[in-house]
Amino acid sequence: MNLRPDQILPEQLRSCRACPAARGGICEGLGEEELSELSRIAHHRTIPAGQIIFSENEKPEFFANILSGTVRLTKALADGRQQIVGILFPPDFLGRAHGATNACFAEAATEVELCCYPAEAFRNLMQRFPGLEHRLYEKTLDELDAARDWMVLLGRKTAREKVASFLLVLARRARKAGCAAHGDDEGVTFELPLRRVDIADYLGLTIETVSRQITRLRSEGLITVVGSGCMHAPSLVALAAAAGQDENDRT
Amino acid sequence: MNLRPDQILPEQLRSCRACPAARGGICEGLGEEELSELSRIAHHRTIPAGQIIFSENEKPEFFANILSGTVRLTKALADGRQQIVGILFPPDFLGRAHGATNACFAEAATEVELCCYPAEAFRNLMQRFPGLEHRLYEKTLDELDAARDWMVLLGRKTAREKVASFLLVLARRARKAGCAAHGDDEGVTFELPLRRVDIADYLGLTIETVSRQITRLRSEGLITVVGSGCMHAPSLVALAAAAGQDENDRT
DNA sequence: GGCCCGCGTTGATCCCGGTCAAGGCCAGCC
DNA sequence: GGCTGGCCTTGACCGGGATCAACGCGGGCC
Repeated sequence: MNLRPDQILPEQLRSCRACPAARGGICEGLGEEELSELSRIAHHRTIPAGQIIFSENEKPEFFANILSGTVRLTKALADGRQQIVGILFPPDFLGRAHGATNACFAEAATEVELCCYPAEAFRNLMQRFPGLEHRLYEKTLDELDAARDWMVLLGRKTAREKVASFLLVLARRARKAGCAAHGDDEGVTFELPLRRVDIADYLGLTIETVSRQITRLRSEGLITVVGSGCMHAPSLVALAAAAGQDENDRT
Repeated sequence: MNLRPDQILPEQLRSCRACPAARGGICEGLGEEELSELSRIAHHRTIPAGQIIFSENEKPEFFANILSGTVRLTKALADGRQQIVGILFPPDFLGRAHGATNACFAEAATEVELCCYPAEAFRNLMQRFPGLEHRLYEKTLDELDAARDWMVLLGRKTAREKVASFLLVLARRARKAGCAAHGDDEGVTFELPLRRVDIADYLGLTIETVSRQITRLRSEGLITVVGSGCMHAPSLVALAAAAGQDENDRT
């Protein structure tokens, strides 16, 4: 663990019902008893960008809901080659709720705010409350789907399709968060929470290729750069076409 | 569904305790009541090689334990490019236990024997028996780990490393099944349950490249071809080195 | 201001793996 | 036997993305 003591904040005060993780997170749909027991063992933590949250093959000390920020899950080969195997946003759950060790590294891609549960106590609660384990199971199935979609991207898509797919994921996320009507195909503005290195490690490319493909998509009018770390996609349909997706694919 | 009526066998007679899925499968560790309820809704099916077991975006009709044979899970892009996103062996569980639709295609890579549970009835049992859902959750976490390991392979490994990694997985499986002492690094003989096309789709390569790399590994003495669809690896350590794995990686 | 450093872009070149094509091997069938 | 079709292998060539290198830009720091 790489957390300094001053990053551990006192017991949270605001209600769990008002928490960002209550919509779509594991706390959603829990009863009063489950929720109060959970909140009793929870504490908040803020982790600066770039810091390791936990390491592979390490015994997990805690699990957490992500309240804000972006977490990258990575795996590495012996010689240093690296692959990002998952990106987590609020209200995703962080950690492997069963098993002796963590399966990968978790790093803060931006500054991250967590709602942490000590591992031991959390597992006890899971045993007592099947509803809690059920929620986690559902989230894990979604993660598995996402991982398998990404396998298609890594194994079969071209560099241009990979970059377009990645931007599309961010754009769709931003559109959903913006909760407008968006019946037709209007544009979306979204943040880039990852630097070029991370995008490359996520897509199985080099930073140079990522840069070139972004330039290319820009010259094709599929995206425009609004500012540092911010982009605009005029048409998600056009972007999806460039991403090589079949039409019913909501990745 | 592509199953002809004559493939549906009458209620199984042999005991669940003697079933191949009882070791490592979801039935392991269940109580008498759970097991008898499960067996009451179960029926066996045999599916010929090459046949589709279920399709993507389809409402699941049943879930199943794999009793024998090999199942491939695939996803495809609109233009026909294909990626195998998972390989299932006995005693793996087949199907997405929650959610409205299947996430990918499931096809019999060899002849496959299944122990099937009607979807509706199985979900009811899951709700009543948290222990059952717990087992499924653990298996899903393992699948997620495997998928993420494969993401590293697809995104960051060379063709030679990919093929060596694939053979290594098969060799380790065979060694574990052979349950010898295997303290040191003796050789392993194993079956190839997939044809070149499937291996290529699993590794994100073409059949030509797969063929060339197998020839290369053979000329390097890392494997020898025993017969049609059967190979021998004299040293798993050497094979693991060619696969580019770090030493504590048990993929 | 001047300097440095991290990050991103762009250009030139190389090479791994894809593509296209031919041929071998074997089982099944007439 | 001869033919066919599926599967695999091998060869020749090509191109997409990696590699190596230079440069631009902006922020932090003195």
